Amino acid sequence: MNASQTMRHMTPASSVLRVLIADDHDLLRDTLEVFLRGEGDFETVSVASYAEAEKLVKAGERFDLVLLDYSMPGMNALEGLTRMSALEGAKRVAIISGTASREVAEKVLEEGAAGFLPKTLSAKSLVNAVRFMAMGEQYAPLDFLRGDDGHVGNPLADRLSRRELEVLEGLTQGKSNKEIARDLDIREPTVKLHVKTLYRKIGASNRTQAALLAKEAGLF
Amino acid sequence: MNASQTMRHMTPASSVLRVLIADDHDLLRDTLEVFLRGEGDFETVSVASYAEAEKLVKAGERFDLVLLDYSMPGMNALEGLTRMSALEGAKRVAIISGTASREVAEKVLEEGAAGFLPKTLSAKSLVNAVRFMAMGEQYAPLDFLRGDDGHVGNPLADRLSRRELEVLEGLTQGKSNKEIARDLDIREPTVKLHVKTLYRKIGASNRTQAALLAKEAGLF
DNA sequence: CGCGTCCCTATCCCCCCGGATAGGCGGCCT
DNA sequence: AGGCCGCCTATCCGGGGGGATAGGGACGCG
Repeated sequence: MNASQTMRHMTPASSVLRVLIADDHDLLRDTLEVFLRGEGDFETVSVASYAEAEKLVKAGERFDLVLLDYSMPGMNALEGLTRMSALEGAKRVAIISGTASREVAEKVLEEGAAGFLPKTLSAKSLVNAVRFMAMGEQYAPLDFLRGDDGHVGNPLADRLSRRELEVLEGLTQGKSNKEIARDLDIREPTVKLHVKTLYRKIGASNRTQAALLAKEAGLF
Repeated sequence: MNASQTMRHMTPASSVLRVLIADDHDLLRDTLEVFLRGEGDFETVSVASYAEAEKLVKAGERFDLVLLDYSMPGMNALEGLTRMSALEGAKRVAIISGTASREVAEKVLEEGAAGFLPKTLSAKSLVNAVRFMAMGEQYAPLDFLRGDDGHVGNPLADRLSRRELEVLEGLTQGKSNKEIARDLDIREPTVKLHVKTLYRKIGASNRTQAALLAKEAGLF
């Protein structure tokens, strides 16, 4: 079991693509290794946490592509992406996630990452994307970036106006009405109005419920 | 692509185990089918949403085991489990999840489900668990059920007393202090005390932040 | 044009929340 | 025994949150 996590699968050294897979889902790691190995020109190393990944890269290992799970131990959302990107041995870094929303995907690409991979991809698409990124391109599934947040149109976001969404984002960050007002440069009473109306629209009875509902819907 | 989602993999009809896989992660479905097919005595059908799964079962298909993803379209947390369990063709139903916590796993088992599978399982363990459940046993990874919520000891939960944890759970459900007091059968001032102290312990400055921190830590 | 919709601002009022402080009770350890 | 700690209860107070209501400005549409 431990052997499978550190085994290296070699191929003729001419144009081998070295990929580091960091994900706490053993199943996903097993799968990616099996499929990439089957391609013939990939060499893979896999670990189960961000700390292990950083340790390997800092120890001098070099990879053509590093895949980081968005919600793995030590990853801390996008902080891991930023830190890993700053390292020498990790030329290109991509994020893989089973839950993240369109907003997260966009931030990932803005950070200059090699790509964003939702786990809704098929094995075949995923292998293609990995090859694409290892070659130096930037990848993200198009249907994920425009409109439907992975699921069929977000049931919550559709009902809310632009302002209400901005206010809701503040709620999901645990901010007070006053803080939200300052951030959006509007008066506090206005914020309170938006808060109240969005409660009715999404079926929340206080700000904590609103924040949790937004998070569960995959927003922000 | 569509073919792979509905293909049935046959084996000698003597003791074939029919498994329905419902998960919106194409990658996971591909993997499970590949590994189960490799076993030789499994017949699999896979779909990408709860609605499709229910449709198949209602249409008269019969399965020895139904695997439902906890966070797939139409699943609505554990509502899908309850509804699916009530159907004729689904003798045994199990939940598979990449994010759910120990609490969720326990609820799943209490509902009388065939088992709970975190996606942190290796492919090999997962195949064994599926076989185990299809044979009629109830399965859940032991280390997931006692203490460490999948990760190594919860950094937040460790610092909190039993009471504070119970109060925190109330916060993650968007309840008011008064509601929490009623549920725990203690006075409201006591709840306020616990709330205040747990803020200091986990670094929150209001109840919304506390709820979000708890959720992010994988509690409840 | 009139109409509707969205966004902004404002005022009242009451309740809840967050912070401080001060006890009382029981169990555990030395 | 005394001391410590977790748990419970209580009171005070200021600020914030949640509900209702009212009105004005900007925009698109028929």
